[in-house]
Amino acid sequence: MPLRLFNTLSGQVDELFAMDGKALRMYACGPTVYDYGHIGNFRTFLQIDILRRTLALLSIPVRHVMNITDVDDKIIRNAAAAGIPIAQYTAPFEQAFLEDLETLKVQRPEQLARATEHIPRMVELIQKLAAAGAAYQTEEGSWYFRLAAFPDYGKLSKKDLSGMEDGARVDVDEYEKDSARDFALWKAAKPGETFWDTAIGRGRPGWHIECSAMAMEYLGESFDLHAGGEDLMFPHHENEIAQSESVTHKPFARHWMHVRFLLVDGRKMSKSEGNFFTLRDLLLKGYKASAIRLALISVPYRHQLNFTFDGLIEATNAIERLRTFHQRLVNGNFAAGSNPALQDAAKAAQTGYLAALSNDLNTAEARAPIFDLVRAANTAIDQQQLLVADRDAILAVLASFDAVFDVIQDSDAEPTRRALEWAEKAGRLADVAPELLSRESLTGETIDALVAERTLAKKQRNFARADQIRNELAEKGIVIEDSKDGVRWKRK
RNA sequence: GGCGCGGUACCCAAGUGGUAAGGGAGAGGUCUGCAAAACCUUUAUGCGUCGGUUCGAUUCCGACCCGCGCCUCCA
Repeated sequence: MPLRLFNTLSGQVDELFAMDGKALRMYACGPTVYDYGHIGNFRTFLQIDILRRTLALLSIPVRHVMNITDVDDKIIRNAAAAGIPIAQYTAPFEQAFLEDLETLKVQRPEQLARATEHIPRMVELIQKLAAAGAAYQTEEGSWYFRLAAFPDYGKLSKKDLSGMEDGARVDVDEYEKDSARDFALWKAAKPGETFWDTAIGRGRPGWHIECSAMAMEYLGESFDLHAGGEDLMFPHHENEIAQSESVTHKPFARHWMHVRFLLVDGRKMSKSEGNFFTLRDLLLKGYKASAIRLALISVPYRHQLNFTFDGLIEATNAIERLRTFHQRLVNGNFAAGSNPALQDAAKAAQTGYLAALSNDLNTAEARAPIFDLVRAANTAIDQQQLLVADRDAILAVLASFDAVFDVIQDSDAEPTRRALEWAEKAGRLADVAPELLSRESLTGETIDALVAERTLAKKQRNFARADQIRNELAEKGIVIEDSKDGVRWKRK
């Protein structure tokens, strides 16, 4: 089944395919590692992960490159303030970022590319631009892209800049430029700043040139898909196109995907608004990694997602239902045979699920048939009409659901444990929710012992004691469920 | 001001020219020692407002109201 994906460049939903018939070559703009990643960052990376996984599910091989911006003005400023080299400053944040991806089960791209490891490629590109007359150097040594040299500028973001007057807007850069809209390719080092000594002078790369150089390095002059957050569309991606196509005279990327920003409580997330959350903030508040993942992927990427704590709780509960159902299938005893009605239900779910994902990654629509199947199967189990072959068919559907959503397999304990460890080291223990601490304070063995004691009490019909134990555990976030197949407990 | 997106039940949210998926939450019921889980029933004659096109619009067109984003290297 082909994947249809909205293409910012064409302004419509186009089929996404590998133009050379081999692996689909995609480049996704990664983080600037100057701080811990926030949930807005992760919504973007998560949605790109949905794309990756959907492609895999559709048997479309992918070669995915993501940059790590480990040099920029903020990094230089912060490292200088801390009195350490920039690499020493960025390393922990890069590590934290990769760890956070793991927490959210975002698959690693085939290739990570650090800006600082590709300076020669950027210099080369700037030289080519200069040779083509599209770049110029100012007196203090910075290099700029000459916007006038690229008439197509604005084709991605559909902006018509021709009417814009030079100087109409005061630019943040202090360097003098030919035209206000010209953007930096290379920034000359100011006294005391980190710099690279290169053929085009001493300085550091501009942000945009990094992506052009690295994308071309790993994917070629022309590749299939370029993705990133909506804010990158202009000017970042527009600039990438200008730089790249001015040199190659080929389309840089054919397909462009932009993930919309999330809102928090209806407002754009920002530190000054007080609605700013890193992934780690949420883990310390006691929310599970899987719930955060589901909350951030359930609204399709082209829509604004309003992030709320209610939404997180909703996601938690939805996952719980799926996991309970999954366990029921795995642990239950079913008679041999196959029930045609359920076989059909499983097929319908699979078809509906794939169709929704293939249709511009409609994750919201994709969930529905899965839950339809859950209800049908639960009903059948209650009526003892679910047979072994049905169980297998349904498990297969759940597996393909999890191949993209990845929330049923429970691995929430590890990220939470890691976050608590980090909080201790980082002096953030004060931010840990008390409920989380009490929930984590009980070991599995302790709980097992209490559960066993309760089961015994029940056998002796000492219900007062049994309920007492259940209540005590409940207060600490441990839920006990009796079932035909025995007692099970879980951390809420 | 320019560009763009959205307003669907208590909340989140999909969707189509023919009369509204799914999730969460709530209520009642079945089951249970009691719970939990699961299942059943239930919660929009209604899809921002007002017009228009149409046999028929939530879905197309227009106007208006409201919210949001981008236009400052913030994903």
